[in-house]
Amino acid sequence: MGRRRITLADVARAAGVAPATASLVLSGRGDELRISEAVQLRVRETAESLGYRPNIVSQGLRSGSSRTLGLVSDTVATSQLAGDMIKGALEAANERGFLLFIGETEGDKAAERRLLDGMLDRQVDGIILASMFTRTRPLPAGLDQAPTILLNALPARPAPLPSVVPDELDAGRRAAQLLLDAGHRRIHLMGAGPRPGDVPPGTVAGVERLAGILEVLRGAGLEPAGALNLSSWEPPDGWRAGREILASEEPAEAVICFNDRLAFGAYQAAQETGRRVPEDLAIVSFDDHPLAAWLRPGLTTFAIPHHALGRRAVELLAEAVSNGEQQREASVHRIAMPLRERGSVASADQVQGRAERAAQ
Amino acid sequence: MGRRRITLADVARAAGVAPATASLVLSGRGDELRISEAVQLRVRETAESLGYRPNIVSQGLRSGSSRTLGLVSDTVATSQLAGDMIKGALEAANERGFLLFIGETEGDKAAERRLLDGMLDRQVDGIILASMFTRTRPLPAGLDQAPTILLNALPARPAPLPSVVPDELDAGRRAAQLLLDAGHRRIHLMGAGPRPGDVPPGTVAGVERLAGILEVLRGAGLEPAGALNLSSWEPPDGWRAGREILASEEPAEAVICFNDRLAFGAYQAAQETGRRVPEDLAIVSFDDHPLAAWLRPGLTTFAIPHHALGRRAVELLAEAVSNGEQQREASVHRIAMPLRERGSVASADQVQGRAERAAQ
DNA sequence: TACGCGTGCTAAGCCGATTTAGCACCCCCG
DNA sequence: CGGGGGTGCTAAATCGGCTTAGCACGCGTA
Repeated sequence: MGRRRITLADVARAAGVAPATASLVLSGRGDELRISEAVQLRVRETAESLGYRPNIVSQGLRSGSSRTLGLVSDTVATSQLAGDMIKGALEAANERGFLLFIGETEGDKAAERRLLDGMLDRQVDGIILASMFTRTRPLPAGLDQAPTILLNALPARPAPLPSVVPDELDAGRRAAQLLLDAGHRRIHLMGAGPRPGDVPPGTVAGVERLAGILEVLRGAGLEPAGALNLSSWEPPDGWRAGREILASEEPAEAVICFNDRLAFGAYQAAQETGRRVPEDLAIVSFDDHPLAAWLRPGLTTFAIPHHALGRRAVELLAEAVSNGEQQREASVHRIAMPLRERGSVASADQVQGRAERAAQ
Repeated sequence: MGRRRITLADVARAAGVAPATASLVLSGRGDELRISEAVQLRVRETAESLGYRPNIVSQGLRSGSSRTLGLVSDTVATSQLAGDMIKGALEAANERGFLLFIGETEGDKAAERRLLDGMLDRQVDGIILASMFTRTRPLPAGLDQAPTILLNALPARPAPLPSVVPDELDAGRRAAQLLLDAGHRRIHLMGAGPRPGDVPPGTVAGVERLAGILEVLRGAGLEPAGALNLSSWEPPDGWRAGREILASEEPAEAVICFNDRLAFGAYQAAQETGRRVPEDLAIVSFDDHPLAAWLRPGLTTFAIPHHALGRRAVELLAEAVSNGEQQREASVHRIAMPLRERGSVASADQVQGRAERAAQ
């Protein structure tokens, strides 16, 4: 619409120089190629007054770079949980002068193919394959056309691609340590365990959370006081499991729930059996689901760092692009999961006090 | 990375023809320009076997079109409420072979300028200016470079741009009609009114909802039984207003809340004063906020059609782009707000029954 | 006078596709 | 044998910017 864009040729003509000269001046190579100060000034002023902006498409045709990245997600952009991931990615891209194509596959292979082709046809400088939930995923073909990074996902089979994922192993360690520090020795697991690899199929997070937990418990000379490897991690599952571990002869006093929805069910079970959180039952969990802040008391949980994940993926990818890296490596970048301390774990003092009261 | 892309020249060379020939064949103009069937077949097979895909950037340089749209939102992409808007836009874009640049401004003018320039520099075919909440917004400069459409927003001052917004006027009408149909004659308004324009400043939706409501009430020979023009539409405001209208000599029996958060407060007020919804107090509202489905009984409300809004904006923009429209008009496209009938309004039968019981 | 050299700028090719004018060839007819 | 006309394809320009080889000019020196 409206007026034609001002091109470099327009600027050159108006300034009375050759297009090549204008290009050199405006790309900062004026001194290097001995363009006089007077001409440089004239070109710059002309460009300014005409409102010249270089056509990136054209630059890209020649240089092979488009200052553009493509983000292909399964369903990330639309879901609240991971919307922050997109936001982090957008921010980081913007800071580096990249623009982001975004596409959603809804898990459909053909849609993924179409999006990927569309992005590659538009000469994106890099591709981000994002997932809503941390998972392993197969890699589509054609990724040799542009640097690629996996966001919240790991390659299903070894591939020379970097990945950015939450540091679930570390979160598992810290969850266990948190309960140990609060004075608990008998720690139940809800969702996975008791042995490494005892997790529902297909979950990446579960494996690592469990590994971290077991590492710390064993380091303290402990085993889980109990563990339920549940195939589904929804509130009703948590409720059932909660009833179970609270009804036994030695009712649970501390539990690590493998996600917040399980914890939500555990809260209900505690409430129904007259237990108070955290006095009678300490709960720590993972995800920082929106509901975690709404529970009474607030749920202490390790958050999935969506924003940081998105940001980091773009940072790494942009760097690879800028360095013109041809060779990628299968590195895994783990992003710390921040602890949201709310009220579902009491401090050691409180636990101590309770033990004393119980002893009276 | 990896292998260089196959170009048209590669195909031409492999097929033993000139690039021009290959181009004609592959763009379907082979017959028109009398390329023999044999050559056409050869070119097509060669392209196929080499996996040739045209470089859209290059096509764009020549044709001026990039098959790309830019969506600039204030904070839409990241927020759950309006994530569906993005999703609808992505879907519609994909169906039409467009890819979407997405950017968020966080309400910052400079960021908006940067994003817009970045998109225009990349030769987007069209621009979508999206807003999280329906509002009027000033227009940045430079929109004459590409067809533009406003999504969930209206231009602050008259401009030759189409807009896509929810049909709040119609929803207002239907909300009033819904209560009339249920047998109510004394209808309270919570949030705006009683006279046209009695709304908190800066709200677009309020004006139209109110106009629609008043139109229907007056058509039935009625005025609102009461109306509170509230400057804030949060749950506490709804709670206070609810206490007020339920405490009067003739307590309210039906209320139209100007949004779901107000309605949420009204529920609380009803509960505390021993009123049942919908038997003692019928409530209808707007937005279909996630909490609307969680209330007991479920809140009957008119949903903001985010998905349809996003889809429609892209449809209109893509059409304008395809038709090469130079001239835009200041049309406003109103998208119907679907009624989510839950349980907060009783049918006329039930209301009738209640009246009879009361008369006994 | 002729040559070398530094200075300041430009011509021209390139990226990958599209498009148009027109070339080369053959056939047919007078 | 020459000209008209159709057929089948291609050369070359174009989009907008980048890049490199090299031109023109003036000055100093032998």
